[in-house]
Amino acid sequence: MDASLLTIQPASAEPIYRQIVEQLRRLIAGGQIAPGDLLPSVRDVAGFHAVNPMTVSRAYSLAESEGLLERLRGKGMAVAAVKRATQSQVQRLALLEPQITALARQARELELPAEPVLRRLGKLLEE
Amino acid sequence: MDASLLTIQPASAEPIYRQIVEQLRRLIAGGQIAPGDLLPSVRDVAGFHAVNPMTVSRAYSLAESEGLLERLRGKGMAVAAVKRATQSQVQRLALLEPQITALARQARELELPAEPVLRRLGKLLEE
Amino acid sequence: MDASLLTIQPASAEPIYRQIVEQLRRLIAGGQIAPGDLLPSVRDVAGFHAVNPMTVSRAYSLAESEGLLERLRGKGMAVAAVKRATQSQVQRLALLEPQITALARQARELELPAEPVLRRLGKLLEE
Amino acid sequence: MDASLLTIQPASAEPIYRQIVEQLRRLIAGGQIAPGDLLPSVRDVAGFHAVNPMTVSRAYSLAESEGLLERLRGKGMAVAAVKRATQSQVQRLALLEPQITALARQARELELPAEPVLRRLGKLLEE
DNA sequence: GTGGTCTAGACCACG
DNA sequence: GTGGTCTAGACCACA
Repeated sequence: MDASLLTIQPASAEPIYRQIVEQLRRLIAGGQIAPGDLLPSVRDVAGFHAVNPMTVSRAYSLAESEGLLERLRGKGMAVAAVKRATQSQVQRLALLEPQITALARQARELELPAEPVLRRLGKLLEE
Repeated sequence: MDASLLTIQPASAEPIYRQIVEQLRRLIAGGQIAPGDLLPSVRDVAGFHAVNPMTVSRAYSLAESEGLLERLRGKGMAVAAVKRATQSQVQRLALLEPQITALARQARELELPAEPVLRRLGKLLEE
Repeated sequence: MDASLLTIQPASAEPIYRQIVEQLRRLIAGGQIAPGDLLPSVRDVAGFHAVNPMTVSRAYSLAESEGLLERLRGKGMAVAAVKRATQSQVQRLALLEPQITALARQARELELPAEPVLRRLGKLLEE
Repeated sequence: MDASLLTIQPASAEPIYRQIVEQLRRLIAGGQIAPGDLLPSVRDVAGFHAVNPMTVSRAYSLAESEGLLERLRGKGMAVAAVKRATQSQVQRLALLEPQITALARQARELELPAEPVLRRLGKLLEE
């Protein structure tokens, strides 16, 4: 796996370390990185994205404590083998539930009909 | 207008005062509250949702400094009259663009096909 | 940059947090603090001027939302880089226009001739 | 004296009642309204400037408690006779001292030279 | 170390 | 009645 697989938006309100953890969670759930795959080193990620190494380290540690990653002494961090194989579609959809619910609520506050929202999202999903 | 129009989620990562501002922005853009409408008082909102009055006050002040609201001295806060009429559907959809984009990106990271995501969102939108 | 650059008058009718914001606006426009300069920390300013840290924090937040300052995560607040270079003399004079107009109106209400007012102001400006 | 002699800016940060009191102070000090002159009624001022009568009433009461005005039962408020004759130029200039000082400080924060500030003020004073 | 958020409560300003 | 300001202090998030 390569440092360029991660997307980091320093200007976002979401803290950087959480951007990393959440992306790892989804990349693993979606199977784009598989159990045993070695992650890029803290230094590589920090250098590539111009963020503080401590921030990356913190993200990795958090992911490790969640069981997403495991530390291979002397080699680095890898995707955890146990219990973290690709999940079913239903499970993966469930991970998006909070975001979908929030979007629906906001569309209602805007008095937007369903159709244009679905059309826009559909378009982005097909790219 | 009634304090129950606002929805507050104390457990959310988004700070309460910003939840309020963002909701106001959408309720105004969607036309659910119209220019001149008086908002519920700081104390009412704070009491109803069991948050500190200063938190609500902060949201109102911020919304005022953005031009969403205006202060009627001695009467309270009202939806600003200038240039804040209900917006077109296109404009309102644009306000959702960041959330839609984020959702699409996350679905892609989860390797989810478009169909189940759209179906789930469509279902919530029709409620 | 040092906490002593700011002047705070606790007895003034103008709220402290706004005194700070307005001073920052002028110090930036006048070039006394330049884009990228790190401001003194909230705690430093609060300690130095014996005000509550939240009051200073509020000023900084407001200045940030106006685009005067930007947050460097973990480092503090800095003068915003974008479009905030020192302004021309004409632009800076325009920032004083409301105060000058008010002074002229008050002098006229007092039926004061121009000369003594100008003399007094001139004297203070040359110190 | 006529209600139109007062200038009221509802949008200003300065509270309306104080705008009124301060103007009265200056109009009296400058001799534009003389001891014994009858002021317009609260209702007239409130109607003419579209402000709350209570606000005008409060301003009048405050001015009375300061000795600027006196209440003539059945006739209304009048400029107080005692000790409130037109003041000397030096005394009137002293009333402007705080505003002049503030203006000078702000010009310094803006790094403005004396000349353009004095020129602008002079121009407004001669109108 | 930095700033952010929230609370509880006091007191003021305004109408 | 309305909102505004400030304090004191707790706790969190981030780097």
